[in-house]
Amino acid sequence: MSIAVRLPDDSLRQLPEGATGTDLAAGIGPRLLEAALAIKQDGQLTDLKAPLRDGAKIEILTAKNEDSLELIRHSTAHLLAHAVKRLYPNARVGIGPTIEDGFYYDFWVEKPFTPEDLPVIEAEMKKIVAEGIEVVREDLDRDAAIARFNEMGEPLKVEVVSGIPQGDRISGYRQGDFYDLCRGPHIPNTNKLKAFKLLSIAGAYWKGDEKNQMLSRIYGTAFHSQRDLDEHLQRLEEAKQRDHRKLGKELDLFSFHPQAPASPFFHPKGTVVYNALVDYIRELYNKYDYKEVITPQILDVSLWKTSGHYDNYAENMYFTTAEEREYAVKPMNCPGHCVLFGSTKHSYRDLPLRIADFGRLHRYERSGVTHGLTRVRTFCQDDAHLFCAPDQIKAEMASFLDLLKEVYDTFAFTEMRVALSTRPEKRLGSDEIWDAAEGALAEALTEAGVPFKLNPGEGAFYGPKIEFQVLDALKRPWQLGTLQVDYMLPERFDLNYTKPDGTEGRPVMLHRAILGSLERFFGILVEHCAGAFPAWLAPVQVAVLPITDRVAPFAEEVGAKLRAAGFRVDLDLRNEKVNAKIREHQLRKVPYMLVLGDREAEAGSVSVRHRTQGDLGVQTLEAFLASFQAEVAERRR
RNA sequence: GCCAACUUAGCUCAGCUGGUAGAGCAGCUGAUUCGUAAUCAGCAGGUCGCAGGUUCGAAUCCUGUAGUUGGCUCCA
Repeated sequence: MSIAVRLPDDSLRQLPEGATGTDLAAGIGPRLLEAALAIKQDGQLTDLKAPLRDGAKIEILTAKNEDSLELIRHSTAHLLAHAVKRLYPNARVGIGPTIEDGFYYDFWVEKPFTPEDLPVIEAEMKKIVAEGIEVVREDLDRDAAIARFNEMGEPLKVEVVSGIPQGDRISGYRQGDFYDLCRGPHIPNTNKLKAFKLLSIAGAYWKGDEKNQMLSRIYGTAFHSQRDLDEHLQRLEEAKQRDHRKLGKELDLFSFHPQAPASPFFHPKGTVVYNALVDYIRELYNKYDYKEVITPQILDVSLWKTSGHYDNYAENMYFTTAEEREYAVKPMNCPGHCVLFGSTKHSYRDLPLRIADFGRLHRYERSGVTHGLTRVRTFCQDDAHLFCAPDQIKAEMASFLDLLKEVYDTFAFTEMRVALSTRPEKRLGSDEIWDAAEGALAEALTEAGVPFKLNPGEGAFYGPKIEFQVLDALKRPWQLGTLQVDYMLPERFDLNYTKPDGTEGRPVMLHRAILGSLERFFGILVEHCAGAFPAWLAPVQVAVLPITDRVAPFAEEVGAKLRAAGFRVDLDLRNEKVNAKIREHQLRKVPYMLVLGDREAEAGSVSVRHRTQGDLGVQTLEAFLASFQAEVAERRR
């Protein structure tokens, strides 16, 4: 008996029955056999050593295939566990999945691992690779697996297997003296693992539940080649160089102090950027017909009880008391806006009413979760609430999309990912209302030609939401914008508007933000542009650098003219060589430097140097002013 | 909040197994007036996060505490 399988080039190959991927690869050629990592049978990933099915379409995976990278990482996770078990026989293994960019493995150990342990473990892993141990699949039925893991003293594995229905078979893999529960597939031999690195250690709750015990997790990554690994490590290094916390300090943008944990102090330079962001959004609010308001910081608890925050959000709120009356510092603007909306009578002609607010918010965050500017305890959002009639949702969504695209384009966030989260199990409102809301959002996205992903059941209980993600210069995703449909707050605050027929209607509220938190956006932007802000945002836009004291008066004149034209100027009159001045302003990423010597003073011209383009030559001050003015006015990237 | 690590001059960092603090840059002073990424010299600057403890003696060891960092849980 023999079987036939079809290769990707559509050719048929006859093999004896029971033949495996290894046999197939060997039959084709020794180099393929050497490179083969796994096979795909009719699109399904399996071990190289799995028996081939008659008539199946077979693809042999090598390092060239995308899918095989995950395979490598998964097998490296096993390799890690194998090494740990050799070095620390008392360690109990948890789970070891692949993640984006690598893998991790959790261990239950008496004493958590330390960074010094990593090189030792890594060396042991390399030893196991050098030993070239075969990786073989050994399936067991559930009860046998429980017995085996009990015998091995692996309670966590027993727990995992116990979750599998009785009678099912579980798959496992053995490499030498190490056996692990695993769905597979895996590479055929440990010697296929050539490039890996252990990166860090962290505590992690068993099954991600903080009520469970804390395990010691080791993170690592693996690639097909040392070159790919090096490249990845270099990307990590690049990310470190761009870290907004590092750049924030170096560029004198902001700082943090123990007196106000997780709450940024923006320095003059950072404040310039921050305000420029707000000014920009404000300008668009005019264009898109929003009304900006300023609302109180501290409001009576009764308001938060009405809004539902008191019951659902209290652990993130700050409270305060005065004259025996209890207040809360606002964590969100929406209840205040509801107060505003409800304070006067509204006609359908008033809708949509777009209320914007840059109010400062305070949210208590648990101490371990804060991070630089991206997760803070006080921030403000480019927040607005659109009060509209139910049939206006779609149009509002469409207009918001335009606004959003305009903004992201300005900041050179060229890639956007959109997700629509729909009704969850537990929700407010009738199915008809949800149908209409979800439909309106989806339609608006479709009509705008915006592709989106559906997250069924992920919506808020008060309405569906859309989340907008951008990719930064290092291709890292960040969620910035959001639009949430809310039926609950108008209900809770009993908001009404008079419809054309004279009856009262309930408005819908759309919560929306473009940049999200300004603090967070600031941090992301710093990393996105590596601290080199576009000219319109740069804290110092032009540095004026006289070469000698003789031209100081001329430099002051140039500086004054630039300032009069509305620019942020650093007039550098220090007794330093031009080279030193240039170097310093270059390191501070100042977009333009004007080098002024006797020649310029004589001719009334300026010698322009751009931070990336270098020496642009001499021009008249007027010419420079005009072109620079245009660059700033257009908010060129 | 949980696990782990870190905290030395304004910044970046040295300081081996405990013997009482050091560099570069920044700052200040002086000299130099020098055309596209660092001019030279001098001076000054720290109760080694904070509070206890061990010790003849602590930046170094122990305990507690604060902040930060990497994760977990949570989240803009």
